[in-house]
Amino acid sequence: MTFHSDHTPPTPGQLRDRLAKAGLRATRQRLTILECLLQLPGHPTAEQVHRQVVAQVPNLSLGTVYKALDSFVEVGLTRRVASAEGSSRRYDADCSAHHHLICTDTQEIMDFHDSQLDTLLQEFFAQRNMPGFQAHTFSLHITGEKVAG
Amino acid sequence: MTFHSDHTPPTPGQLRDRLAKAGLRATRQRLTILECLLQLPGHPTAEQVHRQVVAQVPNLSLGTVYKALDSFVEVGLTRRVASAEGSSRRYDADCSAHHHLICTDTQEIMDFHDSQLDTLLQEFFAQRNMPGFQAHTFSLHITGEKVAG
DNA sequence: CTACATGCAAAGGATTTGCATATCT
DNA sequence: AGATATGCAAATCCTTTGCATGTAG
Repeated sequence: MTFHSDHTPPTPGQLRDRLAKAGLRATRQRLTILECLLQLPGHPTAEQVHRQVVAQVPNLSLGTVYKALDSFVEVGLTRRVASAEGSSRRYDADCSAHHHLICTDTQEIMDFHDSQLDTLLQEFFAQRNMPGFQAHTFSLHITGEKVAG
Repeated sequence: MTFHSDHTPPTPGQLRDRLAKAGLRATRQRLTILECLLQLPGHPTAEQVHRQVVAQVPNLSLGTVYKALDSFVEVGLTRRVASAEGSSRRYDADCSAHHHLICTDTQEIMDFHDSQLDTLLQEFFAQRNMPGFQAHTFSLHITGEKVAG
């Protein structure tokens, strides 16, 4: 069980590769945007990514961040994440199946990986007969509060 | 296990009661908005609720729908629903804990009630030690396709 | 060289806000 | 009567679009 994806910072070359494999041109802007998205905790909005990004490339525009994130989503490098609160879209660089911890106090959304839980769900739905629906992926939204510990 | 909430249409008096119990004034507008929200399938946007509502109260303004939905959410009569796609907020009159079936073909989001699944999750998290987080509600997002059957 | 990405500014859509008026309790 | 909700319009926020210019492949 882990609360976050691993944050081994990818080298510039690895970032370039990920874009190339996805069929996207590796521009300075996209490299920076992808890098920031990977290192930002939680599920940042375009605005939050932009704030991080301008530290490295000062006149990178917010419009470009929107366009880049859209292309990332289109090729499957990034996901749009469901969020009930707040009115901005949120993005997640982690495309592997995972669950979410949603803190009602801080509005934070944290990734949550738990293979035991995955197995439990797979087994449950293998037996559960759901006429009219063929399930294949599960994502659990766990609402609660962060506590000391 | 049920795919939808029951849609027994509440009487005007029941609607009034629900608002009163929630500590909200029962105005004609709110009664209509709540009624429409309950009878609309899926998870409508404020705009969709408004379209339904003006059929009954022609000059009820969209602003009022927003304000009413906000009050409903504040007192727990209604939920804001997480959605990754689209840029409008969606609302759900069903505040009982429930799960969602997301069809990748039609983009539909259907409510899904399953008390066995609820129990399974409660039991799992009662045993699972999650340092730093106090979980209380679970909502499973089940992605898949509608099939004949 | 050529297709595609960027930056900027303007447009568009969704939501919120302010305030005078109307309504519920 | 007094507190609160409504309607309308303006303001604000978030996101998309158009187009001239720059750059990767």
